[in-house]
Amino acid sequence: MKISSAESVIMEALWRKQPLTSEAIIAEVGEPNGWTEGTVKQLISRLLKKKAIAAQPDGRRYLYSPLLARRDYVQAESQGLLDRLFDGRLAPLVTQFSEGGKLSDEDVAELKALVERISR
Amino acid sequence: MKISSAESVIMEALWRKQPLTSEAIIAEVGEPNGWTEGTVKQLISRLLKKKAIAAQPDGRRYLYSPLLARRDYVQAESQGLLDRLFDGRLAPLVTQFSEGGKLSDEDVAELKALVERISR
DNA sequence: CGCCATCGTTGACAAGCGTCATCGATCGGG
DNA sequence: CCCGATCGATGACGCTTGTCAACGATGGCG
Repeated sequence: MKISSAESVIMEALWRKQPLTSEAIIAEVGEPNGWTEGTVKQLISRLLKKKAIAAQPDGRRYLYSPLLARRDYVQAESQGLLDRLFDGRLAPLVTQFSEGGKLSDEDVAELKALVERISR
Repeated sequence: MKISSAESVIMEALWRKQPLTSEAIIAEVGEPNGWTEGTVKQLISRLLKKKAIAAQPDGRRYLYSPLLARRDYVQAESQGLLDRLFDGRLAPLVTQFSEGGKLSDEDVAELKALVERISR
């Protein structure tokens, strides 16, 4: 099931720290996004329905934890973009950023070190 | 204005070859996506409303051309993903693919050459 | 000159999303 | 033991998206 953009904000909160009560999630993401309590609760409900998170009873409330691993989510999203826009190849993506002048010297250094490490 | 996923299929066709008549677009994307004529026409209309493409009269029909450059679209999409998932940094994205075993030897070689070229 | 084929425009509808409020159950304090 | 606070569930609503069909204008062929 697909995670929507607003829902992914909740996921990110849970990936940062888990488990969390709804109250804690609201505290975490409500303010920064200008969301009311109702909005966040609805997002939590939808994530439950999508089985992207789990709720374990804790007294009268629930503690929520991600079921979907961030690694898997990120992998799928990245692969999707790569496939859609770059024919599944990574190098053209890097070229894109390079040509757009979007690479800092630090980025380049990091990449260089990374490629060195990988290629051996 | 945001281009939806179905709409982007039309854009890709126009980026490949431009300008195109609606008939040509339908021929190009209809079949492979299982879309009827009506569906493609609706997508074209929405892209026009979003000013992502332009229509120039040609007799009784129109010739459609992209107004949005693929370069810009791809740049925005990529940057968005990078910002959302990788804190705006490119190296972690590459790491992600590397760790996922998603890099072929060829990918690595390409990357290496690319980074060499950039870093000088 | 009239009919048919063909355009583009528009209407339609279900599903998903973003956003928020209300409701029914229930726990704890007085 | 009852009332209020709080929790999760649910209803609601407007907008976008995916999908398709119907309509109205118009150009060309017979």
